[in-house]
Amino acid sequence: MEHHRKEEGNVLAVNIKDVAEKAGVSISTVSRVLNNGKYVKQEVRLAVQQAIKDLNFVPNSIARSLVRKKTNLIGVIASDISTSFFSSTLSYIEEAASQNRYNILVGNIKDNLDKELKYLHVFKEMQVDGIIVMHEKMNKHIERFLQTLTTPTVFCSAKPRTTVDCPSVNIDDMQASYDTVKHLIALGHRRIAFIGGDTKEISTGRNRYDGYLKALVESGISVNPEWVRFGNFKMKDGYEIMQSFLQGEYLPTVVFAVSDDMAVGALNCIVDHGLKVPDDISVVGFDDSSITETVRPKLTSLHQPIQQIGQMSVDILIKMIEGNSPGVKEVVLSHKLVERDSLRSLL
Amino acid sequence: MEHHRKEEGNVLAVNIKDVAEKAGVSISTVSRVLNNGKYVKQEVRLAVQQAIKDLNFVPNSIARSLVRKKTNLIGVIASDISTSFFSSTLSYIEEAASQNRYNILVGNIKDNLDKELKYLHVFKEMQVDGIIVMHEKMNKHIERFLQTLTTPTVFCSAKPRTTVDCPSVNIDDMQASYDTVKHLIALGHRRIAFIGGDTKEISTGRNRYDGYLKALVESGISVNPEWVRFGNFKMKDGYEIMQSFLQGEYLPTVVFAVSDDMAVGALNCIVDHGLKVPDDISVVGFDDSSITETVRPKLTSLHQPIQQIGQMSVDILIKMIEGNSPGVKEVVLSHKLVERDSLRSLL
DNA sequence: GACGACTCTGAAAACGTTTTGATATATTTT
DNA sequence: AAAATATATCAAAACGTTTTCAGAGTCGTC
Repeated sequence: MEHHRKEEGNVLAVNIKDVAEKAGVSISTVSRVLNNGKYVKQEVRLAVQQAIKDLNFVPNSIARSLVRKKTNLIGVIASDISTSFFSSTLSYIEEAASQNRYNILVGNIKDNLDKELKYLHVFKEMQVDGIIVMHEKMNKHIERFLQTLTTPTVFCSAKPRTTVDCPSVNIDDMQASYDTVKHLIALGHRRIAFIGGDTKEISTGRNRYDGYLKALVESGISVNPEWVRFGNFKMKDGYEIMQSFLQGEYLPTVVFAVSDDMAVGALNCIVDHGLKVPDDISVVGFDDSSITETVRPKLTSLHQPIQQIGQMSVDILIKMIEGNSPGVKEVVLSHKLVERDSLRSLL
Repeated sequence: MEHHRKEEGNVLAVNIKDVAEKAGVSISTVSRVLNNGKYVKQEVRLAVQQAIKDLNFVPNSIARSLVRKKTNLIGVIASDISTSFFSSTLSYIEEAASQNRYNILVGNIKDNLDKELKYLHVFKEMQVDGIIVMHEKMNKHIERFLQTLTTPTVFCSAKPRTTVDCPSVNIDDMQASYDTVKHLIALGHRRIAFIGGDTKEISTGRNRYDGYLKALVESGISVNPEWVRFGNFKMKDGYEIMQSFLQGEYLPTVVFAVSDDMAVGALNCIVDHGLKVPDDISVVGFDDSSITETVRPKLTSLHQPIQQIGQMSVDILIKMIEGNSPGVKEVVLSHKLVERDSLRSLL
């Protein structure tokens, strides 16, 4: 009855002390070989490595984090990871993080601000080294939280309120929207319907709408309020809004939606009503996500460089974490229109 | 020059000791109010809570995890989260976990076994309370790792090798495949092409293929090897395989693909070649993921209850973690065919 | 053969919690 | 009013690492 080793349940955890004993050295020495430190005799190093192998020892990174004050964890707030845009972005974020030996904690908030706040709290308690926010809506609580938070935070494909001081990675949404509408006009379109996003709480929604307005006004085309509706970036929204357009007195010649999902909703709605895309009505989307190629006709869409956006967000965040550098305030990446089959020229 | 508080960089971390001092009590007492323990005078409790608020104190869950030996972390291995099936499943897993106060660490391995092994190691080092694996390919290393791992693990929409003893949550893939092919036969189809998945390393691929074979054999239909191809569950695979079918001497009347993505690839290929679905060729998918509704004609597909699968995986895992119960070995959920517009009857 | 400069090692102090005794006071039961 | 119990508190140990410090050995140089 000698051995009362620390076994809890069935799990007998082997720790650095066990390795030290087995190898006949102190735990400091084991720690040194674990971290590839200098000043360990080759012979001793080998012995320790053997002991580690024999005992199947895996260091406890919780303990390590505690003393090092570094968890190598990045918390990510996403609005809805089941969506193609966010799941792609998330996958690029994960890739970049993993290459830098960081791991990812996901908070999928489904537009629920309470859940967002809850996750921000959890991230803080878990001592994550950094946070990436892919969501823009905010309330007082979240704003205050972010203001007092010292954990490095970057906004990815979203912009913080001016009262919150975090770098962000984006495209120039207003310019992108402006450019595509200008292009539509250049193709001879005048009846240009717009399916936007939330303009009050989401800068992305606001800016894309502004770009649309600016392009029309600049070209002397009057804005028909019947042809402007706002949804929540989902396919269903696009479908329903398109339905209302189809019931109007005049039909637009093209519909510009500020997300691919909404554009596809609109496209399907048109097709389901027996009309042809792009012969009867053209459709243009935004994001250039993978859905553009799964639909027929393939969707013309404004390309966001989401791989770059994801990777850049991580790079900046890590620089803030490791470099203590003030870093950039704002990164604006370039966009372009990718032409496929859902847009035709009227000329 | 009195105050040499522990500030590192700019961050001055406030800990339980600071709260204790401010409230004029010991840290044990603070800990008790933190955990809602008994034996704290109401008056003291309020004072402590006030101190917590004043100092904006957030407990360090790393330290807590260390002593409690509980991280409330679940590690998830996913093959590819940018895919609609996995991103949906992941989102249901996240939801269930979050409701039970667990947080999720994602490892997106993109079919890279080295990355999978790396993540399994990381999960172990991070002392996650449990692991969910949504991937089936394995090599010796992973197999050995899982065999010696004491962390509760469940396979979600995947089955472990018999040499690895973990519960799994699935549908009956063979029966599901059998049922749908039988249904096709009942609709008068005889020329039934099959786009399968990996049959050697993936039980899901094997079983769905077996179901196809069994249904044909049982109905006295001979298997035409020209009409059987295997892909990797991606849209592109479905497209390319369909292309080879279209170049054959005879055309099948229906194509059954074992993932929605491959089915959509096939469907698009058919449409791109100027044929009509389902008039010329019918298409049936597998998973009933959201893509079934984004495509025209809408895709008929074998429904997997992925919400249930995700939730059940988490439930079982948590039961293993908290209950120490042996728990179930295997959960088989029910499937059904969801009829949409891509399949027609020949009768 | 003394001095410094490396190399190697281990004891002990941290990191921020929870938990376990121990002790003291209040309340109830006998 | 003594005994038993319940309430309230704190000091100290524990969790598994890294890191600091001090000491011991080895080497080359003057």
